[in-house]
Amino acid sequence: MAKSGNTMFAVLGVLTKGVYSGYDIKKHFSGSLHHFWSESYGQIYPALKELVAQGYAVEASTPIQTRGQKKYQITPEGMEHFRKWLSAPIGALNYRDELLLKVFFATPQDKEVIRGLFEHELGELTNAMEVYREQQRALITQKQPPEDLPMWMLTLNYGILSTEARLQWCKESIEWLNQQR
Amino acid sequence: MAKSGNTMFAVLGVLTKGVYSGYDIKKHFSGSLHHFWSESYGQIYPALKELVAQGYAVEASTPIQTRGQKKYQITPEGMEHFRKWLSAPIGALNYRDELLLKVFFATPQDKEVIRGLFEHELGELTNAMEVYREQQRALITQKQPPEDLPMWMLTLNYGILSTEARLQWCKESIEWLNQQR
DNA sequence: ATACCCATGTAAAAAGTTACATGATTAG
DNA sequence: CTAATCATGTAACTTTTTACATGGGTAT
Repeated sequence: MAKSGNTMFAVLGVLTKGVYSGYDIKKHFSGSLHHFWSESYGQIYPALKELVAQGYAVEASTPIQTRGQKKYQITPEGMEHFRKWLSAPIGALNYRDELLLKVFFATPQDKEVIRGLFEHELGELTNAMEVYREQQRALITQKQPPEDLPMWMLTLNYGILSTEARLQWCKESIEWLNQQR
Repeated sequence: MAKSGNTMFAVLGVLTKGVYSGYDIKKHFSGSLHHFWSESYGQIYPALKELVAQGYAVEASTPIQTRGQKKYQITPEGMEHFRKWLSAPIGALNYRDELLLKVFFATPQDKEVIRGLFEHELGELTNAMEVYREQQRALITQKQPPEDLPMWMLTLNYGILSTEARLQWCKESIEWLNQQR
């Protein structure tokens, strides 16, 4: 039952930024974190329970609880635990890419099908780029920039660079497929 | 997100390329496929069993079985099943990137730690690039290029483009962190 | 003979998603 | 009043990894 992977740290990480409920935390994973990390309620609530059990977080008694909300606050022990994780080397990236898998297994006779997949991906990536650009605008035009902004910018830069690379790959691949006909 | 059930198709995909044993298939996932897909024995052997049960593969009786090897061969039904999957739209990519997660949660006081992570990543990516370059050389200098080569080249191109993008991001980020001191 | 790969397979644990149950509060 | 949304939580399920058990073949 004790979660030992990154989920606990991902949740704890959100708590380093403020006092939040499970529901709030989920919104983080559906928002700015969405492009490189996500967790479901089925992970978040047990993780919070476990964090409290291990003394890394406590239920915060805010004066006015809206609805049945339970807010959680990180403890000094939790902060230490988190910063230890932060400086630890990262594990191997377990990357699974369905599009790559299909392209790899495709034969020349599947060209049209693959071209269709590329076209679709092109659309998705274009949408993603718009989201990134908007997030970038939102970050830059902030009156009171928070001290963490530079780090957010770094992750945003990655989103943009990696998406551009994949976009370029799709275009080049479509180009190549068109020349084959 | 989109539950894959992709394991069966990944294994079936390998069988579209030839007659292989579970052990052989594992080697595929540790080799050329490694950069975008992998499966463990704990997935492969049950998947083969299931593929046979559903009539998508059969145990091939090769004249000489080396050791206790069992070779599997795709059936026409399996081929059809596979090609149907190939043309189906891909599910949402469930991407989890521990480095991004750490960068996102880092504060300005963690800069040195983050720089260390970037430096390490830089090394990993440089190694990865060498592997890609070597694979590229191996593919190009083939006397008898197989008909699937163009598709392999496409996946290889992606490896190179995406790794270059991440490499660039690491360098830019380190650069930026150095300027902050 | 003894080590060391080759090779198959499974059990158990861990990680993660999905679907549902429950109830409070707010907007129209 | 009613529908939508906010919010917590869990049970069941699927997916995936890890560790182990087993035994044949090969080279020294």
